[in-house]
Amino acid sequence: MTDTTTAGLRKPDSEDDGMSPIARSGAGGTLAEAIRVGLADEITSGALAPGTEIDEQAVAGRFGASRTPVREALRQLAASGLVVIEPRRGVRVAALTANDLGELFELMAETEALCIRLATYRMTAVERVALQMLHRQSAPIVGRNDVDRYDQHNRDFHTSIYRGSHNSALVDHATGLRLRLAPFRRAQFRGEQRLQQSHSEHEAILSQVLQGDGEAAGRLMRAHMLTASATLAEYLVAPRG
Amino acid sequence: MTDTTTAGLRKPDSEDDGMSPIARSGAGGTLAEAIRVGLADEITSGALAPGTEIDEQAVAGRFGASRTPVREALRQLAASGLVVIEPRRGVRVAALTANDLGELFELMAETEALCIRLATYRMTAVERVALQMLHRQSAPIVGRNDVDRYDQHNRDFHTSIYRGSHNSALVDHATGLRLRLAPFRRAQFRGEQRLQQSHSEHEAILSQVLQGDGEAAGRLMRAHMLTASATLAEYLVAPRG
DNA sequence: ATAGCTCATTATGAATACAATAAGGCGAGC
DNA sequence: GCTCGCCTTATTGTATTCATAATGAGCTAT
Repeated sequence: MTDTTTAGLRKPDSEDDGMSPIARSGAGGTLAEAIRVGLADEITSGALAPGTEIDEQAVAGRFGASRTPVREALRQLAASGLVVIEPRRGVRVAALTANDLGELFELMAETEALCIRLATYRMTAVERVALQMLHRQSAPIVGRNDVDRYDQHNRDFHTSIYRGSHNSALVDHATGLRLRLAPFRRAQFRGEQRLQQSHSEHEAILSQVLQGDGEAAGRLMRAHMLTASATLAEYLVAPRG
Repeated sequence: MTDTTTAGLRKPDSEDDGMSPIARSGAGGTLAEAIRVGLADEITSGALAPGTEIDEQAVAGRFGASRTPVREALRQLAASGLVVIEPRRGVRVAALTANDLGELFELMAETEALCIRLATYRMTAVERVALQMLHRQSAPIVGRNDVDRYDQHNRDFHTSIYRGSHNSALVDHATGLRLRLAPFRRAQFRGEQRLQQSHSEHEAILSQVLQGDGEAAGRLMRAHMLTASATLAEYLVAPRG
């Protein structure tokens, strides 16, 4: 954590070397947006661990900007729940209690259940096929026990289901929840058989989707998410949870 | 809308007359927070109609503050969906399309269904009784056809159910959704028999809760919310929805 | 020696100043 | 007469400066 050069964007005191000043690469085009994305990455990736204090000036220096856009970025991150702001006391990466985590995982499970239920009834034929293919492509990943690749695949799978609900408000809600929980899912597939188990559960869910039973798919999805969270909880005993 | 003195806080160019400088009365204690609350009120109450452009400087003047806290407030409002920010183009009160509204109402309905389902299994005896009493107290309001009072009661009823889920993440989510939809619910109880119908639906939901059938309560709640949104939609034909 | 108070320091909250972009108007050319 | 382009202007984005509150250290008194 001492080496926080990870997201150095504009190097301070260096003339523009022709590279696009990140604002473009960031997102909409504003510095604040770019900083928000950068900080969110650092938090979700674990580079900034939960509970870490965030110094506005330090962040500003790191990103080669002033405090103003940094503050805006931090407020937005607070709104999404990734950081916590105590007025006049500073900002820190959200450190959730075990209870908070449980509540969030429950909401996540119910939300995903809702997504798959709606998706069962609303996905187009193309979407259905795409989801099947996505699932099939993960088989060799499971075989190789490639955790990183499977993690990426898992994200894609669930995201496809969000989209399948054909409700963008729901997609945003589910995506936001996933982002918020990201810092706490680092050990998600650590267990020996977790990849295999996750894959099987996906298969069962997919099966119900193809049979058109959204309720059953929802129940399976809820169980799938709660299983994952329970497995995860085993690795969260030590922290000040 | 020309008379926007509604939320005048610090009158500009008037020496502090001993009154607490609103920062205290606002919320946490910062000006930005107070402005956020003030603007949110104006938006949800309809004083600032959907689609209205918001000028940072004008808001700053109105609240007797500088642009800095106003910008922070606006960013937070954007995060909650009440306003939309187009970089370099300005801020305007969120103007949702009919499709957006439909998606939000669906999410709201499903969220409320989830709340009542969980609440059915988790409310304490005290909470159960309180909810019953709250419902009973609304009977005379319905009798008098007192729309404003019933609106307040309705909020309390639903909020109590959120809390009954005993999941604060879910409470926040549901509350946020309700806030976001508030600007579009102004004509909610305009129909002749709407109060009576709403009351009956509440009664049916409560009945299932007391019988311990969370699933049934959830189905009724979903229908209740969708009925309300459908009724509401009748009044949203004219606007640029 | 310890507890409480005061003062200095530092970081956040807010205001002001500066820069850059987008929009609108005016003029010129086709 | 219409359209395209430049220029002006106003508003947003960013930086800098100022104010204020919280924190910690050091001192004093009990």
